[in-house]
Amino acid sequence: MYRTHHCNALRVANIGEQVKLAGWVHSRRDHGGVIFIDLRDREGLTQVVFRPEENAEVAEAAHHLRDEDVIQVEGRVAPRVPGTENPKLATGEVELLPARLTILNRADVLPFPLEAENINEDLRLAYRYFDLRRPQLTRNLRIRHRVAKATRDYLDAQGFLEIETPILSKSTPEGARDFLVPSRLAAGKFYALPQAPQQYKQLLMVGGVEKYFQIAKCFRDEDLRADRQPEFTQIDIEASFVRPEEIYTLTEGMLAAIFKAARGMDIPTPFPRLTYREAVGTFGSDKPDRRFGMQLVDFTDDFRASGFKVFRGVIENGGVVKAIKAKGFAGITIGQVDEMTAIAKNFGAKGIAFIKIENGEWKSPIVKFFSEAEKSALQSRLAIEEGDLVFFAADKWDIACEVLGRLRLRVAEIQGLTKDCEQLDFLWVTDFPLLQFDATENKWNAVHHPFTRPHAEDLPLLEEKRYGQMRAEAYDVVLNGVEIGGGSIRIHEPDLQAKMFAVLGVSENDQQTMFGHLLRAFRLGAPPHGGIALGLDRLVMLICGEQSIRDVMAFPKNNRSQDLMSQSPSEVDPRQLRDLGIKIAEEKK
RNA sequence: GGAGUCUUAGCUCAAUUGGUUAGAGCGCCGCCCUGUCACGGCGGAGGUUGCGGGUUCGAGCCCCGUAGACUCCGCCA
Repeated sequence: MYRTHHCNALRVANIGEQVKLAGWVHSRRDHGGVIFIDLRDREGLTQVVFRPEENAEVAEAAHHLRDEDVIQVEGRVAPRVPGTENPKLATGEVELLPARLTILNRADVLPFPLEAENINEDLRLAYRYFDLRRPQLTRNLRIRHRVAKATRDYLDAQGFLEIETPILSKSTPEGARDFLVPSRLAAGKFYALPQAPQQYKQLLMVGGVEKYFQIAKCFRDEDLRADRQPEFTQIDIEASFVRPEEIYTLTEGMLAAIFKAARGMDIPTPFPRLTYREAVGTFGSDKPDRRFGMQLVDFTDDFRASGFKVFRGVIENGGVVKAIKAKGFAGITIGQVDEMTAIAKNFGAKGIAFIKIENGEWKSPIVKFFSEAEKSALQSRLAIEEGDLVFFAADKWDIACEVLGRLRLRVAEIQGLTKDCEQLDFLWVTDFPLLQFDATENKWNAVHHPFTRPHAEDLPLLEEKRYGQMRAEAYDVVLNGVEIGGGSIRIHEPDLQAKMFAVLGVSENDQQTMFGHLLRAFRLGAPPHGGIALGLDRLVMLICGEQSIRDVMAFPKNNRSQDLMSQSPSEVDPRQLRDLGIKIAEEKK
């Protein structure tokens, strides 16, 4: 037996006991005579004291210990010398006086200090197995485990079955780019890794499973972000004979169980709800961060007959005039104005208008065009005060909203409005648009996915080809401005599904080739069904207070989808390629 | 595909306007040190300033190119 206790176990009550500990040399303080070692395992630290007068041989060996050596010590638990107790350690009142020291393994010079912050991430990723020893990452993995366990326990109690679906599956044209896996037995053909178990879980509903869940790995071959990895994990849920209300209640209960288990917190349920129109119109985002105000206020009616031609012209062309008030932001720097203008242009606006309120005066090149009525509308509805700054966007509704929504987030970031904010703001965003027109592809795309059910009352719009006005029975759950999950009620009728495919530009022939199994399944008695998928990585990231999902994954990949530790992806043996019937094309020069 | 920021010792960073031999802390090596917990003291090693080119009497610093990292846009049903 390597150890009788872990390194966070010994207390005053253990004084006098003979114990064995094993772990890593966390730090050493060598006084020439007496030597102190903090011994670490995943549970904590225990001070080990080597004294030459007690055991000269062991003390001599201890002189040669280095950080991160793996050792085993056996000896007596003793009280610390009065006055030298360490209140920072749970084990700080006692220490171990070893009679034996066994070096289980030596550590080389370390690639980076475990204690330090701000280590280059590529270095950390290259030595991930080492980086994982940092208490913060150990804690994150532990929280992740608790989240997964709470999820399983909760869904099990609700009667859901955990069912695995294939990783080798079929490529489909919709959605993200697939990772492809070549087939050896069917040379020239490919499997695809699942972007989500979407079709399988719907087919499980056709199979009469009724309540399914899976903590599922998903794969998407797209460019990465701090909160996106090529492979990630979803809490995937589907149920039959459900309405959105039942999905909301289930999800709220699950998140409550998760936060209770992982953080010991009670979160208030049910969550507030906003429609997509309300969320975008008020916060400029379909995943609004409501922990601070700065809401979008609509002044379209106030400027409909304005003497300011820019605003009036936009409104006459069906656009809107909206504004946000950035409290106390009149001291904006030239550089910040440039940045705000760049944001506005990046999201489709021609520019940005703003008013600074300084020394009781409204400072802006456009304010001279405003009537007294217009000024008073602004004054009262924005509650403008000295030192404030007002941003305007005059454009089509969606552009005006998005521009102000982005400025709102940037201003909040600059002003540190959510820094050290402990608040957890959950909400549902409902009634998403079903379809969105893509001008570059010149076709309609599904906002959620092609299996999403249109609102029953919007079905006539399908026949009228007024696709842009159709609402979906789709919903997202948002926490602090981050989309942590989304789902929908699905189409279960073959005819409606075929119609949707047609609108999305999937030909009759392609429908049969790519989705024939689904359409056939729907002809054999498919129950009404729907579900939701939550991004486990993002959820754990928020629970852990991390800025990147890489910090809550054991072995994440970098921005270019490479594993810097194992150096994957890598070239393969030509024989492997020959077996697969694959030739690498000459690189284009 | 695009934009921005960054790249100097093992790690984190500094280096005035382009100017002497590129520094500091931590780590590493050696010596000393018997109650520390960020132990302390003395000494030492460690650098092609990412790479390539250019401007200049002179480049870590300016210019061009290139590679890489991160953040964002596009993309992510």
